Amino acid sequence: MVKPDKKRGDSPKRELILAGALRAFAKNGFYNTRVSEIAREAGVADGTIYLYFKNKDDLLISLFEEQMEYLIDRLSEELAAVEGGLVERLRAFIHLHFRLAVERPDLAEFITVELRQSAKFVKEYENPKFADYLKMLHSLIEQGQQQGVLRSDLDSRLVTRALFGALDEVLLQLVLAPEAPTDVSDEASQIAEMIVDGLIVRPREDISSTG
Amino acid sequence: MVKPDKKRGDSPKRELILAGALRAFAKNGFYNTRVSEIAREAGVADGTIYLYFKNKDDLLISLFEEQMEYLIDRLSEELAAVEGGLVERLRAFIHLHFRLAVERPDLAEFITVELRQSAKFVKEYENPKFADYLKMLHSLIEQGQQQGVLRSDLDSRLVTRALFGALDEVLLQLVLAPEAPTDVSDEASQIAEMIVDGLIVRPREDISSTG
DNA sequence: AGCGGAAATGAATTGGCATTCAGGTATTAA
DNA sequence: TTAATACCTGAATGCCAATTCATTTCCGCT
Repeated sequence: MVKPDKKRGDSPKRELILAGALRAFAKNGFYNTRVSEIAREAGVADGTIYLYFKNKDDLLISLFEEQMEYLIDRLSEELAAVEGGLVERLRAFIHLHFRLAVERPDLAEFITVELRQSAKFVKEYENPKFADYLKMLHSLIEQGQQQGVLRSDLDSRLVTRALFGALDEVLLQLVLAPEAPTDVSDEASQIAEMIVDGLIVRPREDISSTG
Repeated sequence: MVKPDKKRGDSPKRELILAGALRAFAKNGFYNTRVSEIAREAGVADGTIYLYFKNKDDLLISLFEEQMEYLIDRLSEELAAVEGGLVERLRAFIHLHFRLAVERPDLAEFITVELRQSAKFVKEYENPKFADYLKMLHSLIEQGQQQGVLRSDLDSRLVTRALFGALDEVLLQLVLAPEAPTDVSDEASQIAEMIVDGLIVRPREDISSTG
């Protein structure tokens, strides 16, 4: 019999717990979620959680890593399929980022909210998966600069951070305001426009490459 | 004798407590700060805090509002002194935003970190002061569009959010990474460049207004 | 149908921490 | 000097969950 390694691998119970935690954390955030609430969501007993995770923190970190990994995989997969130059790939990245909010609202909510919360306090834990995510974006920018299609006079790390911040803040709004039935794809296009071409009105209309 | 209204006004003790809370929250965040730790920072007894604030939540909210108010005042004051068109004012806003990180690191840390934490969970409380802050930025964008110096084909609210997100994320980095002795003014200039002119390299060199 | 080990349970334990309050201390008025 | 008032104190209280663990259930095997 193949016993799925209780700690690392994917036993069905473990997955249930992670799924329950995702829902609970998305709804109320880490600090306002009771372990017993996660247990309820997952359909297991409180004690069961401690068979799979060291404690509540460990559960948060495991969940975060698992979800970031999923995200990174999705993103690099879809990005690999994009035809066109670096600017096109950058646009695609932005669109993919927002598509997430539509496809998996829980995940989007968990990531935007929890990343903010833990930004500082789980800082001992280096958050390598999030770093990987940023690296993807950073390498797009850097390649664009090397190929001469993106300006090289701006620091690529700074640009990466700023861009990530812009995407994340807009995503947060999407996620927290279920009221307005926004056209997500349109919003993504606008953000891409803004980032690529800037806000200023140019005097002559010889602006290149707008799509 | 003028007795300073214990609850609303500014008694010296109240100010001590707020200052202590600012330091404590900046260092460890709301959920990881003990009321007794705030009392220690402020040099008062635990119980004293409850003479001035209803509870820990109330303290957080009061502090947040007071600090946002300070920020808004500073910002609109300095912005009023800026000569030049809307683009210049937008640049100035960005520079002011970052100057904060240098002048009052505690405040910057508190705001970036706490705004994120409370993004969702203090949502019952509508956070009017933060809304005011966004309105300042929004009105800059809108005016620029009306005057025809900023593109009108992008939604001004979306642009505002994205811009705020970019600024905030970069500020967070400044605040959380005291290691690198970054030239803050230079970073501000670069972000302004990016936002105003965009990332793309233009074929002809007839790019206008770069400050 | 019964044994053994693994997995799961959830009530009981425990510790941490916000809040309270009975008793101080400073301040002013007479 | 005393009394009244306003302020402050910090140990004691009580609550609220995270975590534990004695017990039960499950399951594959013989």
